[in-house]
Amino acid sequence: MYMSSLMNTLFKALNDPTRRQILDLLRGGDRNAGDIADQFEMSKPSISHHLDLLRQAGLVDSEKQGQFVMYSLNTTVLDDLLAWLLSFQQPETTPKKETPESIH
Amino acid sequence: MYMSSLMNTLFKALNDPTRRQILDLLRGGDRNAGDIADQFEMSKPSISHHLDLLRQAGLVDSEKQGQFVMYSLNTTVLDDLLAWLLSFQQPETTPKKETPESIH
DNA sequence: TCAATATTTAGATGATTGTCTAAATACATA
DNA sequence: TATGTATTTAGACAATCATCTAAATATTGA
Repeated sequence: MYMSSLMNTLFKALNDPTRRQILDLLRGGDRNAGDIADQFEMSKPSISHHLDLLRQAGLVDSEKQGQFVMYSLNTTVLDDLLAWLLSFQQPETTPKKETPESIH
Repeated sequence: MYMSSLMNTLFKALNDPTRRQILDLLRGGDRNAGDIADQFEMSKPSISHHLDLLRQAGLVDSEKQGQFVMYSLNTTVLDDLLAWLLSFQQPETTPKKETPESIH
């Protein structure tokens, strides 16, 4: 059984400290690309690339405002990751659900 | 500001469909390395490498039982990921999210 | 001790990734 | 239109990654 392509893209996007820092930064409010890049000791094209990957994963939205591009956090896709994660918190040792008889 | 090394290792370990499938497989119960490898169309050394990365991330425990090595799921490290994830559900800029106490 | 089995380690290879500089594109305004 | 600013695209490069085969290590049982 395959994992969904969404989870692949999502984990890929999250598997980078700079990209996770960008997400953390955007929690404080929307920012344009230049402002985001200024927070990192990294070239603007590199940050632009990271923003593109985050956008592809659906973790951020981008909207052109004049000559600026505004980026905003979109946490809806994280719900899938959250659901996947929560399913591990209640481990099932058998592939079938617990029946009243199996609980002692 | 650095992201924790734990999160780095954790996201790295989860950023592979085979490794996530191994975790899903182990939810059904402990399995030795050979049994795990048999579930994939991939060489045993490759699976062994994946298991090593999962173990380094703390996502699985391994115990030698005779000539076999038994692997088991360890979801405690996922708590950190869960906390990180949940913090996005309640944006920190607006602490006005409803709490159980605030609902009347 | 010898042979079979289970697993890991070593080393190689092709693919992917993160980063850079230079160039291109888009927009605002004088 | 011309110039400056904001952002992305293109192309290159080194590092990392996933995978493989072959060899090494460890254990069991005859």
